[in-house]
Amino acid sequence: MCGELRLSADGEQVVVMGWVNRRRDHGNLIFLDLRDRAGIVQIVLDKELCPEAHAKAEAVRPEYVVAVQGKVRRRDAAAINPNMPTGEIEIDVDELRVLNDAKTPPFSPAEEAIGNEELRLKYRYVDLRRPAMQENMILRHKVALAIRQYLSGEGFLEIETPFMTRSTPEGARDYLVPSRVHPGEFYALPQSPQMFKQILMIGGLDRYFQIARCFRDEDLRADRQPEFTQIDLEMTFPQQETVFRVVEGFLTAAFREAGITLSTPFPQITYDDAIRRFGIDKPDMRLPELTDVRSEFEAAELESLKIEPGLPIVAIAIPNKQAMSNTQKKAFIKEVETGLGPDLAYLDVERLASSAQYAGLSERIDRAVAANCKLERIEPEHRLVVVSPRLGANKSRDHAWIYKKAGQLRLELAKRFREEHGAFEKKGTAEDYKFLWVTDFPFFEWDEESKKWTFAHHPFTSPHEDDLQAGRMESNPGAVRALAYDIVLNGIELGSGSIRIHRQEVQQQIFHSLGMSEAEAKERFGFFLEALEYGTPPHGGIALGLDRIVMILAGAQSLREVIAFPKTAKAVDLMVDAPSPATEMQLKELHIQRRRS
RNA sequence: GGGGACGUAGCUCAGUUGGUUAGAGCGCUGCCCUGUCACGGCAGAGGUCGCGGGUUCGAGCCCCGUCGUCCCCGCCA
Repeated sequence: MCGELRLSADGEQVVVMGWVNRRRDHGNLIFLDLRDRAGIVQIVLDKELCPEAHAKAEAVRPEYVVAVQGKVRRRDAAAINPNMPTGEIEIDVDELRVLNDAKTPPFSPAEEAIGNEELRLKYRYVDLRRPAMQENMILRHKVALAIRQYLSGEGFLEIETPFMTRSTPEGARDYLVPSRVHPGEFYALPQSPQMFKQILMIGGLDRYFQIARCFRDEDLRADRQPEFTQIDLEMTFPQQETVFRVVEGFLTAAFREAGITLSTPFPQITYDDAIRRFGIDKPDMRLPELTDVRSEFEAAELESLKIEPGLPIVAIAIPNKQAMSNTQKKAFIKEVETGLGPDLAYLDVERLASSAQYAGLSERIDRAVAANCKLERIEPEHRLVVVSPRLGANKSRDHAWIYKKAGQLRLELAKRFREEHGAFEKKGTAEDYKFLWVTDFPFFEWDEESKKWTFAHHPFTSPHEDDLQAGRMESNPGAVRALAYDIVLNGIELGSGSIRIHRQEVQQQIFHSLGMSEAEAKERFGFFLEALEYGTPPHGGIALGLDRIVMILAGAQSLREVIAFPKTAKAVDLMVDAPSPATEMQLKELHIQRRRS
């Protein structure tokens, strides 16, 4: 390969093939940079030494595909290019063959900075020639391979599950596939292989995994594509910790491929603690946590500062944040308060510190935050944002609400002051990757729209045995914890899993407590409830987003950088121009009539 | 479904208060050049200012609509 040649090949006769990256024409001497997946090598065409090849090279343009026969030669000391891996050698050409010419591409793969993503997606084959894209594809391959090898080594079997399956009403919107044979009926593409992998456990296949494509017809984001790839796995007889060790194992193997040595086990936090300490269920551990400084306030201080005494007062530390001018600060406070809404206020610690009345309070706040966030030095007068509930705030505002608001603000501030706090800067070590297990998610979620309790995870997740025993399903659904867990990396949810329900009567009870009748449950999940009756082992598993893992490892800002053929924010493939209308013929066969709209 | 940013040469972008012939860099084409590696020099071609409508004596610029790309909220069990 072009990019692999080194000084060790000096004197060897070689044939290399690739794309012309750049051409430098000096008249009687032409240099071609030849590019393939492995890199770039310089070809020399001297009119005196090889007039035929030189003549052909005069017509060669960037992105032509050429084959070159010649001799690898050590460059003169003055001609060595230290910026290239192949910079110590070049190839003296005996014969040059143009295998194919090329139109001038809309953008050059040789350029580092490429702006227009629309063009990149339309001409993806040109974009994929760029070394940056090729590195991402290679990284993705290595990561997937390492995970396969690890899981296989741990006794997991890779088993495929159907793409054409049954629609279930819960969860994300399904992509539907019309059936020709059954008029008016549809398959659905899987949102995940959830029920199939559980059936595999019931089928005695012990340990299953799959690098599985999943489909969700929901609106896109930078980290969400309508089709994406999950590392899906399930095992029998697991504790939560068993699943954690497997995931930590394959992630360690995957990160090793990117030159990162992770240390395991990853830290754990319960959902409740995550909300209290970070105001979010997927905390970014690169940033300091929230500090409830309510206990530092005396009653008189609360009163004179017009603070609601029954609620938390939350301080957000921003290390290394620089002081702002008065004008800047004024605008800043106004902006923050607008975001906080009418029930919360910005408490200016800097002002408190400069008044005799509150100097003591501000010192106590500083100390509390420094201790809580384990910050060595804190000069908090201009480095803290404190959110306090206004006296007479809406009665429905609870602790969790304030933590969540503060959590949002914590992330906004982190983005805004990213240069100053430096927590997002990559060092190229394991320090850049802060993994976290979040456990004990609530089992139910209150749905404001339908005024009903609904699944927080999915309906096959097992509740905590204690909560079941205590009868909380009926008495206090909001307090029931699930044996569900998420794995979080740098504030991004990488994956989610649970220990499943394996007893039919528990499954029935769950459906019942969700207000689902027996008939309804049977209609929706009948085959699955039946399977549970035929000797179901305890089982559990997890699924992780492969695209997201590779995105983070590649340092990319969007999944599109690590997917060969991604879709736009409107779910369009610009290269093949999909989706596209079906012909009348196709529709007729599928028993579909277009609605006039 | 909602909010925001962007759309001018093949590409990246500039274009003042609405004013006469819309510019730059890169790329492209031709010529010159034997040590370049983002080669260099000279010359040249290249525009439905996303699209439609409106205001105006006059619109790249103002207004309305629309399409596309990106980001965010909703949504994503």
